[in-house]
Amino acid sequence: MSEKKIATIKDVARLANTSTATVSYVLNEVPSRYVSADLRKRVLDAAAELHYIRSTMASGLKGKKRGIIAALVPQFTNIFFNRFLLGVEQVAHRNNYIISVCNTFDDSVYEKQVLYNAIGHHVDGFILVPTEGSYSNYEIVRNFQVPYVVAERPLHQSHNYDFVAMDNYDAGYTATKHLINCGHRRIGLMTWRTNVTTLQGRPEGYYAALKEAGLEISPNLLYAGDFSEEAGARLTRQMLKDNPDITAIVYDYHVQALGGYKALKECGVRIPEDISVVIVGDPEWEFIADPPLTCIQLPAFQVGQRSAELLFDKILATGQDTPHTPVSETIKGTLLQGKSVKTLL
Amino acid sequence: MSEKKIATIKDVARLANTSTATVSYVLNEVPSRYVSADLRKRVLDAAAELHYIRSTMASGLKGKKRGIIAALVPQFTNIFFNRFLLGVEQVAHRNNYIISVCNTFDDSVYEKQVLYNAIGHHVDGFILVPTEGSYSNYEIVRNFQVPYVVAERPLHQSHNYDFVAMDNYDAGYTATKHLINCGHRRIGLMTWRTNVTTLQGRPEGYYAALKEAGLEISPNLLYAGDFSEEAGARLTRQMLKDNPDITAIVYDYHVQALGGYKALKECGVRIPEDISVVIVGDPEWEFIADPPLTCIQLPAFQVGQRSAELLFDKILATGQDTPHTPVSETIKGTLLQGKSVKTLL
DNA sequence: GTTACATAGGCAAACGTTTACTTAGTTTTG
DNA sequence: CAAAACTAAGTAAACGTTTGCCTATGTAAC
Repeated sequence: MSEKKIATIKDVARLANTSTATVSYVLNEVPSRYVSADLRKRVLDAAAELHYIRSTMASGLKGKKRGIIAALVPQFTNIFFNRFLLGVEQVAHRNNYIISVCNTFDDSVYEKQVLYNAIGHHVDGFILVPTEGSYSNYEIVRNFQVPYVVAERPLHQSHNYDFVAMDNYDAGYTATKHLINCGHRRIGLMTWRTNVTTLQGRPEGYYAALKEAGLEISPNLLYAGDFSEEAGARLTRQMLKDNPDITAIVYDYHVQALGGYKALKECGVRIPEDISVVIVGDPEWEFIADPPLTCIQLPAFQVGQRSAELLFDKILATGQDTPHTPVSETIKGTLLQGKSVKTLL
Repeated sequence: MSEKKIATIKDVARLANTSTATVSYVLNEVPSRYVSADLRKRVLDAAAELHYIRSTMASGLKGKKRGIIAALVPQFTNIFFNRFLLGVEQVAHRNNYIISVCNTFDDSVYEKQVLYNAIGHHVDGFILVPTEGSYSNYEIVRNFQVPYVVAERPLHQSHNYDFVAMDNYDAGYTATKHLINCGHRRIGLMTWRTNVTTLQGRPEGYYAALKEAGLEISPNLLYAGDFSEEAGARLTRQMLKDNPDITAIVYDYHVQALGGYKALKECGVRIPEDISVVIVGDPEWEFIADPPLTCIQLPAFQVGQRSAELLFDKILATGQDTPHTPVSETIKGTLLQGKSVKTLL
């Protein structure tokens, strides 16, 4: 009930009967500052008694680190970015940082607001998953020399930044290759029509696997549409109609696969007897589906972790001694076998 | 490349050839301050030219609002809290606030760290989803009079706080009632053995529905276990063995339902012909399951929204004019019909 | 018995804003 | 026409920390 105010360093100094300087030195454990055991104890006791908590914003004003990084992701209900953020959070926490999670909704106007807001908060660094138009938004981040790492989607206007992403090419390749290894020859692909360039790695991997196996690469087998269940269902029906001879489908996105799976069942197509299915992604329901889906597990958590690690390397690099050449890393996914692929003789 | 520093109000004042006071007044659009059109323009131009961004931490030092709230949730990979956070974010953004999302991992030690950290950042308010032992952790929040709203799980040591949660009792009741309406008489329940008191509303709702229908309430029909797929599977087998006569099962948690669904299929039980199933929760895969699950859609987004609205009511209530009696709200879920329930004659 | 260093701790100036005061000139009012 | 009221803008004191600089001992070295 008492109108208690949060204790300041002055209150602690007063109670410990010393100066704020000493309190600051004691609490920051500055080794070069001599403080007698007695006084140190008085300070510590006073701080404990008053429940003193350093004001990060006051100390931030003096050029100290703020202990906060911002992560901008396009959709935080997407399980992929969820796991990604979990990876970021783990590393942040290990460094005693908190993380401000911002959803950009894949909208660069919204993103810009969020970015300015965060800059105003003097965050120590950014983990950025770009959206279209991000490059110009990032100008302030570059100008103010706030450390940042770009994740998952590259900026095509520049190559001068650290980048971590999952290996989309490998994911597309592995999914397709698995079907080929199981004897499939006519394999359809359903993908998302997007401008996000890394994601184009998925169809590229598909092509590469086909080519390597000497299979015909037909544009008829490629279906691209919206990032929606509806598109997945509609295009699946279309694909079946256009290509009565296909034996397998690769779904590049779980959302489309969801619609596709339903459409296949509705058409009376049996999985995997009539059509085998592999999806890129591990949406959590891959094994509840009937039959359980063979899928490519994506390294979302690891991408988050690695991005954060790189960011902290930069944040904690005190001087700008080493000019730091930008790194670009990709992390591969893993094939998880379900029961949606039939082995052909 | 230039070692550009972020512009301060002084830089703007210098460029506009005026004082920092005027800049501050102009930029804050203080109506009581007279500024000539000419000077105002000079200030605005200077600010734009220098890409001035107000330092939230410096202005925060002067007792201004920080524009940041913290949301502490136990698990942010849980789809429920995801949607919940989306609701919080929506309201926060509408108020021009950013949100710091912190995962407590249902660990009160971790939670305490996060809480102290956030207090040090002088966040303007908290959305708190408690974990066990939270009450004492919240002491600093109470002491420092930082506004907060508790969501989803109540604190049983006090009643003096704002609280928003989904209606677990209603969810349990509605799920069970639906089965009863479809003619089921022997209905099993699988739930999570937890100390989170609100969650006990789910089994209570189940009991209430049975009682209302004059059905036998047998402890044999109640199976409680871990929050895991494995427990869901194991206990489902046990339930079937113990009660050969049951015709339906209510799963209180989607994670257990996942294991349960698999176990049912492995045992050769047909859904819904042999056993009908309703789950509490809408985990995103409810309709990919085979057959699609009848479920209770949880109002996660709305709970997040409402919590944030209450929080902003408190944050924005300038004076402490009205002493504010604590509110406690619950929001009901909705029945979503799948094909996992058979209507008995 | 100076000089030098190690130990111990206080003073006060930043950091970037906000805002209560102050100063002045220009209208309006009685 | 003097007093009041409005318009316009600058000064400087906070806010809570950090840290360079200073002072004052005690003790070891020359």
